[in-house]
Parts: sequence; C-alpha cells; structure tokens
Amino acid sequence: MQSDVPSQYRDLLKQAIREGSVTINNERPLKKRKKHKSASPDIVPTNTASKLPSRKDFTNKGGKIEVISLSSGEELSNQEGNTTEVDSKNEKDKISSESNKIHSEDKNDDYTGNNGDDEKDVYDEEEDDDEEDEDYDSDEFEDVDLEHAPDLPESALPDYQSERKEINIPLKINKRKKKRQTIVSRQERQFRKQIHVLYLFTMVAHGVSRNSWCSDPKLLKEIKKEIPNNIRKQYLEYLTHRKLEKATVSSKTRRLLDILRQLMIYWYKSWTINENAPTIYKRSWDELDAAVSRQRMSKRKFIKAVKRHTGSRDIAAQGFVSLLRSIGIQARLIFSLQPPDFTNLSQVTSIAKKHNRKIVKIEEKIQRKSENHKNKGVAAVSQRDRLLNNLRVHRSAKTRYRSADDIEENEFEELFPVFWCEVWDKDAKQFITVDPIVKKTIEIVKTKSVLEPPTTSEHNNAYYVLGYDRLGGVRDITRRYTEHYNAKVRKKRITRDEDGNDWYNSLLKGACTIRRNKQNRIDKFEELEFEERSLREGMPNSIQDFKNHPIYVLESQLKANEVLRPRISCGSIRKKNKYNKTGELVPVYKRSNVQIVRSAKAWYMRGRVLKIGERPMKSRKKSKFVISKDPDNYNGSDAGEDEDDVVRLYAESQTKKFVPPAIVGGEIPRNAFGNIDIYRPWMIPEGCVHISDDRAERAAKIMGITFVPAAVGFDFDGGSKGGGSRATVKIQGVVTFKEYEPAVKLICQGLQEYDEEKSRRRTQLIAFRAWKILFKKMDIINRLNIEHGKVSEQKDKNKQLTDNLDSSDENEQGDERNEGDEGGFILGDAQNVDENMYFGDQNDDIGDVSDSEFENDEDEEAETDGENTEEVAEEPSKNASLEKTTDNDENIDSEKHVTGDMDQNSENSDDHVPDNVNQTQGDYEDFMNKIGLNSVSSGENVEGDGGFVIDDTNKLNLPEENVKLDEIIEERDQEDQLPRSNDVVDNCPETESNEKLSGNQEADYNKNTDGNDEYETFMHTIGLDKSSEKSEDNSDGEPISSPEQDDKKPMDEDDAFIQDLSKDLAGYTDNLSAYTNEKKHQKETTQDTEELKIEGSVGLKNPDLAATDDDVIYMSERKDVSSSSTESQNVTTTNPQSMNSNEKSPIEISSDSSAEIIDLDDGNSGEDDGYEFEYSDSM
DNA sequence: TTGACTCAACATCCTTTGCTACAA
DNA sequence: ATTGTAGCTTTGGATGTTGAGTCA
Repeated sequence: MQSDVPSQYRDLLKQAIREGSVTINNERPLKKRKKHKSASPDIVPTNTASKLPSRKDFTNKGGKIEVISLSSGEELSNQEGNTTEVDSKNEKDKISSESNKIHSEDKNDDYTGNNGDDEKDVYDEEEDDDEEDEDYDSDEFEDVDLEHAPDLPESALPDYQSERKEINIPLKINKRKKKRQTIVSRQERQFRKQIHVLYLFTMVAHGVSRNSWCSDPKLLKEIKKEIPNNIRKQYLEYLTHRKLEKATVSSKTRRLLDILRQLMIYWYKSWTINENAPTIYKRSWDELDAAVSRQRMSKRKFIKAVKRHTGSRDIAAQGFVSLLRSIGIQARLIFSLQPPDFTNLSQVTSIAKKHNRKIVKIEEKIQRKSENHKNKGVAAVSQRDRLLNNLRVHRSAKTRYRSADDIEENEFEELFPVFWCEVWDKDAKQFITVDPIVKKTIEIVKTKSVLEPPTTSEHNNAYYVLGYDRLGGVRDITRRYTEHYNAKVRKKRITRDEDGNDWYNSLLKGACTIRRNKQNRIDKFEELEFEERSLREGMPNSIQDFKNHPIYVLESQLKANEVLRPRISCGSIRKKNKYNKTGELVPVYKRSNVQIVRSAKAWYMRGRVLKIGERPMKSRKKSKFVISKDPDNYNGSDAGEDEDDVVRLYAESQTKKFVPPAIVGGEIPRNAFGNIDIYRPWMIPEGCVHISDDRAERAAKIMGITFVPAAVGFDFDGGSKGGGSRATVKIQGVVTFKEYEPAVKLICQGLQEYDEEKSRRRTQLIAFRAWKILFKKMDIINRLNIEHGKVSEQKDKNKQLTDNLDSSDENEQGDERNEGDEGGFILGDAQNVDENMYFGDQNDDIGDVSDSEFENDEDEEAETDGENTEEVAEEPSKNASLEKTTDNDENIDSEKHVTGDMDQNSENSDDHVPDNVNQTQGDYEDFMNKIGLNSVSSGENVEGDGGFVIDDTNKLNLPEENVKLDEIIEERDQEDQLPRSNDVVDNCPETESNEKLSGNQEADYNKNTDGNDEYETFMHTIGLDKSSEKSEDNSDGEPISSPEQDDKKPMDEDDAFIQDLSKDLAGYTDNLSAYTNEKKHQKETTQDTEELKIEGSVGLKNPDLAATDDDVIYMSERKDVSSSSTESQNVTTTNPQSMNSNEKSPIEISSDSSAEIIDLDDGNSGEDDGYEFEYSDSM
C-alpha cells in the first residue's frame, strides 16, 4: 500500500524514463563502471603492472597457465622439486593439465600444500581485484611480498611476455586465506543432522526396551530374593513410618534416602563391573564412519547379567532400577541419550584436534628452533600432517569400543553416567536421583547436578535426559540435569528449531505407553519444578550465551528486524573484556520486550496496514537493487541518502487489520494490476467470496459474472535472482460476489470433470494408437511372410521382435508368466513409448514418421491434392523410405526401410522372417482374435490402464478359440493367405461402423473433431468398441433420446454436461447454449482428417500393388482402402488428386476410424482447442 | 582455562506484479 | 492483427551461524 497514490504516476514515470529522460541511466552507471574497470587493465596502478599480465593471462586462458609456476619465497627453496617438475612438463605442454590437477587437489582434499595455496591466493586476489574498488586493490596488493621483489628482478616480465619458460612471482601467503574448509559441506551437515535424529530415535527405543526389561516380573522376583535382610527390615520400617500421622515429610524423606543409600551400597558392592563391556557414549563423527560389530543384548542375557551382578555400568544402573522396583519403590530409569552432536560442523574431530594441537605445538617449537625463517612453510606442512594424524587417531578410535580405561587413560576424562535412576518421593513430591554405579551418589537436584558432565566433555553430554517410568511413560527431564539449559543446552538439541521440536515431541509421545500419554500428577509436579528451574537459571554468564536465549537478550544481538520496546533493562552483565579487566556493563533486556518490525509493504502482505500517524521504530537502508530498480527513487538514487533510500519499519502494534474497501456500484475493487490482493482471508471485500479453484476464472468467464482474479502471493522464481528477483504474482482463483459462489463452484467441478475425462481419453488414445501401430506392424509382417516367405537370416531378429511384442509369443505358448504385462501396453508404457512416438521427440525416428503420417493425412484431407506430395517431401526420412519402397520390388527391403524409420521395434518386426511362421501366424491370429473377435468390454480395461490389457478374462472367454487357433490358422493358410488380412479387416468392426457412419451419421461425425470421436472410432477400428456396441445396441441401455445422438455419442456427453450445467445455472444457460451452438457450428465446419498410412498399407490386398508407386498412395491415402477392399484397387490406380477429391466424399468420411485417430492428434496438439478457449472467445 | 573478539566460509533470509521476439 | 509464450540472464546482498585462532 506504499504505492497508493504514486501507483498511478509510476507508469508515467516509467514511461518517461523509458522514453528519454536518460539522466537516470547516466546517473547510475556504477555497476557497469566497475565491470568495465575490471575488464580494462589500464586502471591498475603501475606498481603492480608486472603482476597484471599474469592475471590477464589467468583469466584469459581460463587457468591454462603455460609458463608460470608460482611459489612463495620460502617455497622457492623448499619446493624446487616441484617447480622443476612443472618446468619439464611445461616443455611437454602438459602444464595446463598439471595446473588443473593442482587446483582440483586443492579443492577436493584439504590439502594445504604451498603451491595450491599460493595459486589460490593469486586467484582470489584477482577476483577481488576485479570486484573491488581501487582502495581494496591496493590493500590486496599489499599482500604481495615486495621484499622478495628484488630477488626476482623485473627481467622476469619480458620473459613472460615473450611467453618463455618460467616466471616466479613471489607472494606472501595470506594468513587469512589459509584457513578454509573448516566447516563441513552442506551435504555433510544434513547427513549429520539425519544421523543425530536417527540416533535419538534408536536411543529412545533402546530406553523403552531396557525399561521394560527392568520391569520384568521374574527378574524382579529374583532380585527381591537377594536383598539383604537388614535392608528389607529397614524398608518395612520406612513403610510403617510413612503411615504414621505424626511423621514429618522430612523424616520420611530422610528414611527413604537412607534406604536408597543402603540399597545403592549393596548394589555397587555386589556388582562386578565389566569395564570392557560396551557402553553407550557420545561418538564423534569419525567414529561413526567405522563399521562396528553388532552387539546383541537379548532380554535373556540382560536378565542373566543382572542376576549375576556382572556387566557394564549401564546394565548395572538398569539393574538397580529393577532392584528398586522389585521392592515397590517408584523408580525411573534415566537415560541420557548420547547422539553425536549435529551442531558440530568441524571437519576434524575434537579428539583429533586436541591431539594435533599438542603435536603441532611441539612440532612448531622444534621447527622454530631449527629454522626460524621458514615458519610458514612448516606450519603448512604440519597442517598436512595434522590431517594425517587425524586419520590415524580416528582409525585407532574406530577399531574398538571405548572402555573406561580408554577414557581415563587417553582422554583424562572424568566418567559420567549414561544410565541412572530416579525415585519419586511421594512425601516431598520430588525426585531423588540415584547413581549407584558411576558417581555412587544420591542427590536431590537443586541447581546443579553432580551427574551433569562439563560442556567440554567429549563423550558424554546431558543434552537429552529421558526418564522412563514404571508404567512406560517417557519424559524429557534434561532440564533437571543441566545447569544452563537455556543458555547452552538448548542450542545443542534438535528441538532448537520448531520442526525439530515437533518431531522430538512426537517421538517421545510415541515412545510412551498409551496409559502414560496423559499427564499425571507427578508430571505436573515435575513441570512446575522445571519452570522454576528455568527461572532460576538466571542470566547467562557470557555474552555469547545470550545469543538466541529464550528469556534474555542483549541489544547488540538484536536481529535486523527486531526492536526493543519498551526499552526496560532487567539487569546487566559485565563483559569480560580483554582490554580492560573490569569490562563494561551491558544492559540486559527480556526477550519479551523484543518486537519484530516490518516495512509497511511487508505488513500489507500480512493483511495489515499502518495506523494513521505512526512513526517508524527503525529504518533500514534499501538494498541497492531496490533503489536502482525503483523509478520513484530516481532523483536521489546516487548520492542522496535521503529518506527515500530507507525502508521504514513498524511494529505490529502500529498496524491494524486491513479492512477491504466497500463495494461501490457492483464493482469489486481492483489493484493497479487489475487483480485484488487476497493475502489474508480478511482481505476479501464484504459480500464477496474468494474461490481459490484454479478453474474458477474459466468458470467465471463462462458465466459472465463480475469477478476479479485474486492475487494471493508472489513467486520468486529464481532465474535471475538478485535483490528483487523476478517476482511474479500468484493468481489463485477469483473473487466474486457471494451469491455466485455455488454456481461457480459447480461449474468448476464440471470443468474439472471435463478436463479429467479429456486427459483420460487422451491417455487412452495414446495407448490405442500404440496398439494400432502394433497391429499394423503385425499385419505387415504377416503379409510379408505370406507374400514373400520367410527370410531365414533374420530369424533372430524376428525372435527379438516377437519378444518385444510379447503378447504374441506368450499367448501362443500359453505362457502366462508375465501376468501383469501380458497383453502389452499398460499406461506407463503407452505414455513413455507412445507419447514419444506421437507427440514427443522430433529426433525420434518413430515420432517423426508417425507424426508426419498423421499430419500428412490430416493435411491431405484438409488441403488440396498437390500438397500431398509436398508433404511427403517435407519428411525427408520418410520420403526417402517411401521412394525406396516404391522403387524396389524387393518388398522385404523396402519394408525394412519403411518400418525402420518407424520404430526400433518395427525394425525387428520388419526384418523378421520366422522359421516359425506358423507360430507367428498363430500368435498373430490369436492376438487378433482376442482383440478383434472378442467383444471385450474395452471401456473397463481401458479406464484402468489407458490401454486394454489382454488379460486372463479374455482367455477365459475364449478357451476354445485358443485351442483351435492353430487349426484355424492352418485352414486359413490353406484357403488363402490374403484373406487373412481381410479377415482382420473384416473382424474389425471398422467396416461396419464405417458403413453405418457413412449412412446416417456422417454429418454428425463430421461435427465431431473431439477426441471422443477418435476414441469411438478407434474402438470401432480395433473392435473393442464401446461405441460399436452402443451404435448397435444403443437402443437398449442408452437413455439418449434420439438415434442420431446415439451415434454422435461423444457429443452427447458434451451436451449432457452442458445441459447439466445449464439446468443448474438457469441464469446462465444463454451463455452456455450460445457456447454449444458455437461449438457445434465449429464442428460442422471442421473437417475430419485421415487415416494412418500404415493402415493403408495394411489394407492392401494385392501384394503386387504393395511395392509400386501406388503403394505410396496407399501409404498416404488409406481411407479408400479401408473403406472397401475393392475400392482400394481402384484407388491405387487413380491419381492422388482424384483421391483427394474423394476425400470429401461420404466414403472418406465413413473411413473415420482412421480419421479419428488423426483427429486425436489434432486434439492433442491443439489440446486446448476445446472448451476453455472457445468459451473465452465467446465471452 | 576462559571468554571476547575477529575472520573466513558458508547458509539463509528478504525480496513482493518483465520484456521482447516470435509463433500461432 | 492479436494473443500467447518461450526465452532471456548470469547470478544480490544483508544477515546469521559456525569454527579457528588470538589475546588477555
């Protein structure tokens, strides 16, 4: 809303700027100048002239340095070997690769070798040079160690310029740039987080199972038996004491503590701790890489161990819980999860770091003594060693479990428990902590627990402490065992962000037993305790701990969009300043006083506007991009640090909810872009409704009602990012008057159904086409076999073919192994293969040919005869192939070519000449029978798969036919080979349907250019037809009124749809009927397209004709053939023109089956030619 | 030893309504 | 002639987080 008034002027300004007030452009060349400057070497100070060429060389040659070897002064002496090596390679012109290699090493490994360093430094500096101003340049060039300049006289320069041999440019190693890659990659971070989470998950589960083991009744019984009598006695006394009314709480507690102490002593004295047994501890990231032999602990083993009082510390602690539970004390098993630290992003483990620090220090001392002036080189080398050392350290750490000895000896790390125990003191309403094994303590935690390991501890952190109670409740009790939960621990937990928190909570909830999902009284006490602890934690001790602290905040750590209001400090902290020991006092504020501020625009995006008269709480500079982009700003864009360069920020309290303007005169308010901003629901004007359906706009247009597209947000499609990356508005649905809502929704629904149907049909048709092609191919194969016999060489290929066309083989052999695939194209196939074939790759031969075929057919029909040949010419490959077919009498060859263009599969298919002609023919027949002879309810199959599946049901339908198949084939072969193809044609209801169509319904069919027709006709063609059934039987079930309508059934659907709509929307029927009329009209005017050429070839009866020029005609003009076999011969004799003239005859139309397929193509390519556009046009 | 500080190297957030040429 | 759309460009800048190193 910033732009309330100026928005109108903005365009004017833009225009003005565009048209010629060039001043702005002139005034803002800053960026360009920079680039220009960097490109031109002239500006560089003469001082560095010697260096400049080298840079140019670098940049120009893209790192292919031919003559330069870079090394610092020290390394000149240190690494002569390297340079000489480089030299020798120079001569072989391999230097470029070498240098590349160095770079890659430099990047990939953490190799900090000197060469790499130096080179990188050079590059970095150059980049800096390019980007930075001259000031910075000079800074950078100060890094060049000019002390060494004399060592390398300027004579080096001419050498270089003549492109000879070697230049050594001494550079001081820039210390700053030596540290790099200390943080792991993003991928590794994610990995670590995932592992962390996974660890938590498994550890929680581990706790659950151990907790349940601890409660095992048998175990408890056994343990109970062994408890010394004196303790029993004492415990009984305690129980009786508890019941005394006069007994004070403290006395009860004291007695309980006493018993616990006795039990603890008894336990740890009776327990033999196996120090080598595996225990849980926090692993470093390197340790996790190692494969660890699985340690299995079964319940039985566990119970055994507890009974024997031998095992690891962890089991001892768990056993203690059992002990307590055995005598009826409410004891919790406490488990401090030890997942690896996901906030640790360093590449080197801390152990290794420590280790190496020592080594490095020692080494450095030694080195310093020996060679003073080579400190840097040594440092670099030692760093390399450091890595190696790390590896060594890791490896040793990986190989076995850590034992207590390890920790104590190697790490000097104090042991802290991972498992311990808590007892609920019913009287004092508090938990008593008992660690019977490691610390051997009993405590009631007040401020700091003895069990909390120090933050420096490498292998034990109390970041997730869970309590598992008797009843299977799992509670996070970390707070009790961490002194600085808010300040330190919080940041180490996965719960530090919201997602993680949700996840963690659901994890714990899932770990709880159902009965413990609800809070009980103890939980409430505990909760109170934790709240109190949180308050008592107080302010952090150090500045850094204030970061992201949930309660306190320092002003210096406020984020950019945060502001303190009211500014009342709640205390202060003394910085530990290195400069003056006392340090300064810094005021501390409560985080609750922090308010988030946003710009007015940002508030508007959240559905809020500024209250009148509010003054900004904060302001921030506009980013340069915004400044330069904003035409309003052109005046002060350069130097002006006016208020215009500043974004004023306001707190939420300064804003109020946006109230949409009232509707005046039936007009819904629009913004400057003709939309309405609906960023929040309350931004919808009174009396209006936001229909967020994507089709709402279409629907509203159809209805002709008043509506405004709703802008609900913005997309920042990356593309060219930068400042204001291209933000495009997100339009979602429309805003219209409330009374239209049901109507619009209804139409939306209708449109959706229509769309779905359309896409479904499209999918089906794709599949059908694939099938059709398949049939044609098979037909061709068959015909070739019949006409020309088998070609034995191509047996194998044929086999491949038959494999590819799996249905044939499988069917004949009765193989039903591939149940799922049997019958061929399922949806996926159809889409993958066939879509490519028909709509996809132009590179694809198949696609080309088939596309062209369809197109040609269409075009031929629609256009004049002469174009026929032209179109053939358009398709070079096909043209060639066709010519070949015409030229060659060798049909096999020609067919090869043709089909070779068509398809890979078809290559196989074409080449085939089977030994097993019978088999193939059998397959073929079988297949055709199944498809053509069966009145498979295609619709059902098709709906599911987008293609029909020849499934078991089919077979079940035709067992006898299958049995007789061979016989049939033989018979047919004997009778006549040709009729087989006729049979196929005959079997296809195509002819029937054609006839019918040619009779009554041709006109109707002409109207229909939709996929529907194609669909129907194709069904006819294949014989799977719904439509054929319908056309024959429609009188039966179809409620459709007139036979005409029956025939143009697809149209009926449309009509029905529209009529439905119009019923519901009485007010808008006019529009709809107008639409329907228009559509019908269009359909009448549209011409049907033709059929597959391949089909034409299939239809050929006369083998002699197949190879002649006429074949071409057939190939391109198949309808006549298909319409009637006799006519086909005539057609072959006629010339193309006559044929084309025929095309407009009813007969042509009758051959729609193919035409529909072409139509389909049409429908697909211009898929949108359907409703929406027509609607929109009509509107 | 600790914490404040700086630096480097990323990561992440904020941004919040195009233009032109060409094809259909 | 109008309308729809592909392709363009070339890479933002401030802020936040982390680890290493230094210093007192």
